[in-house]
Amino acid sequence: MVEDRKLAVLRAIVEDYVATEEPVGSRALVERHQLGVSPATVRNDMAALEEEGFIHQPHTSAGRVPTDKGYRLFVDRLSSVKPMSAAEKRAIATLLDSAVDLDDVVQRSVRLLSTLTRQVAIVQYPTLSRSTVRHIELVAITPTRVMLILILSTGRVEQRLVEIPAEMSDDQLADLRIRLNQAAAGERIADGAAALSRLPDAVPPADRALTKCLVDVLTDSMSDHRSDERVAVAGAANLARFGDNFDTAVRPLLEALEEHVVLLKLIGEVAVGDAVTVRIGHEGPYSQLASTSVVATGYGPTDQALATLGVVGPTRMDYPGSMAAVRAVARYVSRILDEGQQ
Amino acid sequence: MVEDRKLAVLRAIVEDYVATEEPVGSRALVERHQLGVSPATVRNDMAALEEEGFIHQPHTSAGRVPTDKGYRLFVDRLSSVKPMSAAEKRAIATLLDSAVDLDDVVQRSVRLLSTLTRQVAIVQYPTLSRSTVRHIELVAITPTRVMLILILSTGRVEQRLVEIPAEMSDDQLADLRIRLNQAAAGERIADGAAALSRLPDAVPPADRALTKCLVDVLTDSMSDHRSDERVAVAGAANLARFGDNFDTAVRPLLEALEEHVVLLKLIGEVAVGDAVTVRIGHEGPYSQLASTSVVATGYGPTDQALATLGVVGPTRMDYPGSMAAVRAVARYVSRILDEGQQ
DNA sequence: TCTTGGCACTCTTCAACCACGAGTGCCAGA
DNA sequence: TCTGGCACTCGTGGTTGAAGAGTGCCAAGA
Repeated sequence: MVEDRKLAVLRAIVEDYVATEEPVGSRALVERHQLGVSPATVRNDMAALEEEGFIHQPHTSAGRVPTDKGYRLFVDRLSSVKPMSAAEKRAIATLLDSAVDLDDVVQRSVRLLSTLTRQVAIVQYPTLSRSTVRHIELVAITPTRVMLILILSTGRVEQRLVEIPAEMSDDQLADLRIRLNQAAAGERIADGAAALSRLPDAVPPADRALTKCLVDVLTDSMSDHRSDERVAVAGAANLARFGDNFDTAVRPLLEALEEHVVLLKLIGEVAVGDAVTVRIGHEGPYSQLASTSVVATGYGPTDQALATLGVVGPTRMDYPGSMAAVRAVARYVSRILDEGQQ
Repeated sequence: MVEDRKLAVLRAIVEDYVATEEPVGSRALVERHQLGVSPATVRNDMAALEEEGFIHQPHTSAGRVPTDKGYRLFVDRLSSVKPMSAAEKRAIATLLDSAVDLDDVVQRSVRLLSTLTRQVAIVQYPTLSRSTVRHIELVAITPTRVMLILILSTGRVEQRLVEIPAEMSDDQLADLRIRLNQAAAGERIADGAAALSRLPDAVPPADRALTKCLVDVLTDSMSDHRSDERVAVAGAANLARFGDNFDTAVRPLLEALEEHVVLLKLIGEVAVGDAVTVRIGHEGPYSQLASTSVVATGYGPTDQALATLGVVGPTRMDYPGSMAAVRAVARYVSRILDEGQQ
């Protein structure tokens, strides 16, 4: 009974604080929520909640503000993921379905996510590691210059311009193209790279130098983690709504947004599987981001989370709404990747 | 004489204000610069400069602040582009030379520019319009799915996955590849697209539907202005140094950074040729960006400016330094594009 | 004619102060 | 266990006054 009401009070505090950005007092609380008790009773509950560390008082004569621990309880036990409206679902579907390629999917997703949640959205490009090699293409640009194109199962395309030591005939090129594809096509990135690196030994000695030159670049671009580290970011303008504490909250986040590696760690360690997960305030390792929360999830074709996406915002954020948006976008993107993989 | 000193005073005001961010008074001015006259004299000059609209007084008992007109005079007549140090030049060269592809060049440039100037940097991806078609590649992914790859002279690669209405043999594919390249390779984008659109009439009727399907996607991706509108942005964290007036200066700029189309107009209309140009404050069409300046230039292979790059910052910025950095980066990127085009 | 020192004046900034009100904690009574 | 009442705390907002920065102007000097 009493326990239940205390939780109801906590939920009401979180909801009101998220909506108003102001410490919420006992009177305002009973006025806005049907708690069925008097402010004095609520005050007693508040005192208990404060004792337990779920809420906190900025100063004696102010209302209460949820602590990180309070938000944690709220997301874990007091809220459910808000279902998206049919209109929103349709909007997501039509916007993402009209993407022309993988980059476009990622770009659209990140913009979509930021407008849906009105937060900063982050989408990691699908990683190479689990994807397979679909095709390797060689195009002679000049007799001593070859464009290498690596097409992956996720739809990702890597290109490199290679300077080769000697001229190469079209026949040589075609022959090499076949060899490369026989070795690597269909393989996972890592296996493909291994197979390719054995290739120079299997070609006629005359072609060996050339082959080696191209294979080196290929394996390099396959093992290159640069592309693992790519992320798209959108909605930085929403930081403007952070309101106060520019220095303590906005600046560190703006700096983090520039450092894609940091961002990746940030959303990567939050989202482990394909469930939407939340990291609140100081729960993360970055002390400078103590007043921000992360809502993230893995996404990818069925049963393999290729990458993560999510939003970053003030601890005072609409968790149910953000979680719903993140989940919905992740599902749609996963479905698109699924289709592309058939 | 007197005119000269007045200009010296203006220059001193601009320099001090840029350095300190505070209205500069007559005493501080004579202390920090060797003007050889007394504060009273400087005051007279200031009064004249204010009369002419070059400086302005926030309130009676404050120092002077340059107006946009004052900055304009400063960049046009009172400053020269600071030469880059040898170390900086080396840093630019080594960083950009180690880029692996066009995207990488752009990414590196924009980061470099933002760290050099400590401003928000913007680099437009080279536009398609002036570039020529280098090669068109077709790759069968499944019997009814073809990956179309369009390689341009700038090193840009566009890819599209196409669903075709009927199965296609390898021979058909090879044949079509040759036809496509005969029609478009070496042509400018626009001419190539025109030639391609005539192609379906020239193939055997049996192949016509298929050809049309692929040609449509190709011409679409060639005329698609999406890729013209791509820009890379970096250094948003530098906005933190804007200091005061978050709402009037930082927020509109943050919003503009999200709208790539706006950004492109912003730097596009500043930079007309390959000279570094400056737009100061309200000189531009965006009233919301009245307190920001843009330093931009065109870049590209010799004699053809393909795209623009530049920095955006507060009107109170280090113009000589920014102009030097913009010019230096533009030159290096142009050189790299030049080499890639041989 | 230009420059300079002096002086009165204006206006912002900062700190101190005070009244107000929001919100609390606690207690006695239902 | 809940509730109304009451004293208490403390931040907020407005006012006031002193300090300081900077100016404009004027008369005298070069």
